[in-house]
Amino acid sequence: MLEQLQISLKDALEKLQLPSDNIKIIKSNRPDLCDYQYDGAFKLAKLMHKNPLEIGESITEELKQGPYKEYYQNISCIAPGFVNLTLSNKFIIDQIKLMITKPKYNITMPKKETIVIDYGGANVAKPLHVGHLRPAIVGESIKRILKYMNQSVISDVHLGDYGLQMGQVIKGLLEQNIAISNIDIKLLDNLYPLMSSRCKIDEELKKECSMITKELQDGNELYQKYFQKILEVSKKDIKRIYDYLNVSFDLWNGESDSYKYIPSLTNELLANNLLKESNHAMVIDVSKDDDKLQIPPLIYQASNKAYLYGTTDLATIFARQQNYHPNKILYVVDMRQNLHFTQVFRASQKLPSTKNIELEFLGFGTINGEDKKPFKTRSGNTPKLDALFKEAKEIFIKQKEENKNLSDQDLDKIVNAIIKFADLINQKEKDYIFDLLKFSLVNGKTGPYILYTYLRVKKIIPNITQTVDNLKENIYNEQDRDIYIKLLDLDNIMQNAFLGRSPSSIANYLYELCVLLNAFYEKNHMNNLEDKEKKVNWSHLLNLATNIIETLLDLLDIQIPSKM
RNA sequence: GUUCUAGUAGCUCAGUUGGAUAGAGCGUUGGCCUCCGAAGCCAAAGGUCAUGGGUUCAACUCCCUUCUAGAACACCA
Repeated sequence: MLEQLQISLKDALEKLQLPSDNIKIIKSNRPDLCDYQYDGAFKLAKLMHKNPLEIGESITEELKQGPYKEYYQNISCIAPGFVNLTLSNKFIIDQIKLMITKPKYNITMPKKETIVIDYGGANVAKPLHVGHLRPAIVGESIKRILKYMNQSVISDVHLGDYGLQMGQVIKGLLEQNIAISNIDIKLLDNLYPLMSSRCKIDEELKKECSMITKELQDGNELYQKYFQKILEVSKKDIKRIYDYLNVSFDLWNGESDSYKYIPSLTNELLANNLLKESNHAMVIDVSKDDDKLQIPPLIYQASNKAYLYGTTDLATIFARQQNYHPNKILYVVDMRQNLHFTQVFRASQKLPSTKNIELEFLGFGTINGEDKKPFKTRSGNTPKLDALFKEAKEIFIKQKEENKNLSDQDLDKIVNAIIKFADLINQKEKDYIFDLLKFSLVNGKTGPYILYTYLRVKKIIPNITQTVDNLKENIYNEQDRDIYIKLLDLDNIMQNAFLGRSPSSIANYLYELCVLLNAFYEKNHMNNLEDKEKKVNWSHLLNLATNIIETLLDLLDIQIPSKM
């Protein structure tokens, strides 16, 4: 839609013999004056050594007489040189017709690419807690946005399954003489924190665990048996949580799956003279001359010959190249891993077979408590996800008497909406404060508010009996006009969400659209509408708006309950 | 210590390549149900955009100072 406005402006600029490349039209920040604005007159004025008001006025005049004049109801230039554009009813309704009839609301689709997206990243043998919420929610949403925008997407959970924690847990199991068949999730949940804290104070124990990890990697049969069982038990639990969140993956690979690629990766590294020894470890130098901060080398093989996470991450890129030939690989991971991925990415770019893959680090912020430190329960523990879901459900039920009658299915969808919307409304890069009470409210920028609005509006849409050809070029008041203008902005929002890998722009748009729909609901009545033309127009308008809400909620991986 | 990120209303946050009067939500105050869901809507109050300088016709936005907070900084992931 913006493109058409740009074309109209380009035409005017060309006729005035002014430079007409890179035309920027933005949504007005003075909605009382106009829908869109063009601020280029200032730069043109400087370039041409003229008065900006003069330039602005000549553009305005040209637009008013040009071939695209019917796009606009009003074009004006206001001192010191802003060009204000107000869309005509005809243009608005024409665009709306296209949104209704063309696939995917006539959104412009980018070039198709093969993209691997790596998110989730749960660690095997470590209990899932609130910290695992973001990579799952943000990653799933970005995946859905990419798919919607026509990309060929492969999602991989990339489990952390071959690191030191495996050695620690196996050591603990051996110490306590636990039979492989007796390993269950409860045991693992308790064992990992115990071993981890013991290793922090006991150097000898840590060394031992590290050796077990190394031998596991080398194929020690007993350790492999333990590993397989731990993987099985842990995966089952991780899957259960992801199922509840409706998060799914094409690949359930882990660090261990990259292991078989290490020999050929090593060969390529050696052939290109990229590996060197440093303090008995094998490292890849990734520093650059203009680094402000010294970037340490990527440790490829530790001095005890064990492979570390940099190795498996590099081997995973290598493996993905061989199996899927991706154009891009996206990593939805904790912001704090920034340096690590800088090292891995640089190493990958030195490698002939992977250097052409574009690697994107999509770091997300921490979920904090009210004290702005990583979220903990009152007793000081990191809360488990099961408990969190249960709490959200209870808080929501308490808000209204009738909520007790909601089905479990609907309640689970609402819990998902509460948690996901609260997360996704924030920019993924930033930390946010976890406050279930606030997230569960039905007013404000919350999931329940969106769901409520949707269900409320959905009920007043009459059956649509007339096609879009019967839409009149008529806009009736401020409320329906506001909604039309908001809907026309969808394309722009989707481009931002896609290019910026930014679910938050969709979440914010959803909220703004819902506010407008509630205002419409309040001031207009769909029942007993005398004016038949108005009824047709509004039916289509509300139908389009609710369809868009459905689509966008799906992109945020939020499902709609049957009632609430 | 070095590097990076952040500091906007009482609280939580938008403000994406510099544009007009810095916007929302929560909270506070006051209004609106004999018509489709009041879990809603409308309105008001609330700001030295951390600080001091600079660049520009124009700075919350770009550059530099200082202060404050958080994060990362070679064998854990």
